[in-house]
Amino acid sequence: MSEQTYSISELAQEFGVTTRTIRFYEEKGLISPRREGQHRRYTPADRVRIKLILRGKRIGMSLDESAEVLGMYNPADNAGQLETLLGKVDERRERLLEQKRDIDAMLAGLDEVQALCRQALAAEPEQSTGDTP
Amino acid sequence: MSEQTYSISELAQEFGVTTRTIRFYEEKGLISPRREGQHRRYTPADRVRIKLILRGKRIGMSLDESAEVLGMYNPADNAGQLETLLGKVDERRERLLEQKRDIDAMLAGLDEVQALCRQALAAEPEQSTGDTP
DNA sequence: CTTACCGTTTACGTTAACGTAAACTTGGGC
DNA sequence: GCCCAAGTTTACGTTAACGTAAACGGTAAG
Repeated sequence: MSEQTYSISELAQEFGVTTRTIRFYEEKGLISPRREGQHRRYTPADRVRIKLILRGKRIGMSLDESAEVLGMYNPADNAGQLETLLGKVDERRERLLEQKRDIDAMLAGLDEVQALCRQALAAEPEQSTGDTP
Repeated sequence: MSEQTYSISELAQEFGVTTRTIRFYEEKGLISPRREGQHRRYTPADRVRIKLILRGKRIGMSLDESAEVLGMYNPADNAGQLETLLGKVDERRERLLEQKRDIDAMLAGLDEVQALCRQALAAEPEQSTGDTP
């Protein structure tokens, strides 16, 4: 009984996207749900692929890039070229680590801003709330 | 003698973008170099802003978002609403942390792919390189 | 003076990632 | 039988972030 499936609107709701978005990903070849009559039916594996795509989006990946990452999980896609695949994995990892460094740099910047901000608030508590008559 | 400045093509080269890109950022109000005659001249501060914009790009920020972040560093922009600013800083920090979690999840996935990959390579060393005559 | 090069403005073109609208089908409820 | 909700296809529209091309200005070199 491992046959849990989802409708398009169920997944759309769960992930906070429109059905159009999900169909668009299919057009681009990122997912291939089976058809039950005319309707699409999504397996848990399809669901995971969507999750990965959206995760990619949040960190600025294009759909083409997400497609490449999805391909890494697909044994059929890379029959033979395991070396090539390992190379791609390493490249992607490098980019992800670079992004982490960028994020850390940004966070450090925000810390500074915050500190200056608090400092300013402490030095100038001149609210015009009429608290001191 | 703190008057180091840059031409547009110098910065373009340094950052690996086109001059068009830099002018575009100016159109959008993200930078405001002064003019020397008709030519643009960029201060170190301008340079930093560009650096921040490109850093934002690498982690998927839109130019509008980058503009907001740049605004956080600008004391003129937020005269008075320090509270509001602190709120924005917190929001942005949250998003950055979420992105870090996304990246870590992706990295974990890549680790798995890599492990399966090495495993497959070890189990099936059938290269047709004719190494074993 | 002409050529070369760097920079400028203006404007139209392009791509990705959907949004939006129209027209059609289908299974279930009353 | 009729209608509604959910789904489908097809197609045109939209926005962001530049690319690309044309036409022009200044100046340094030959």
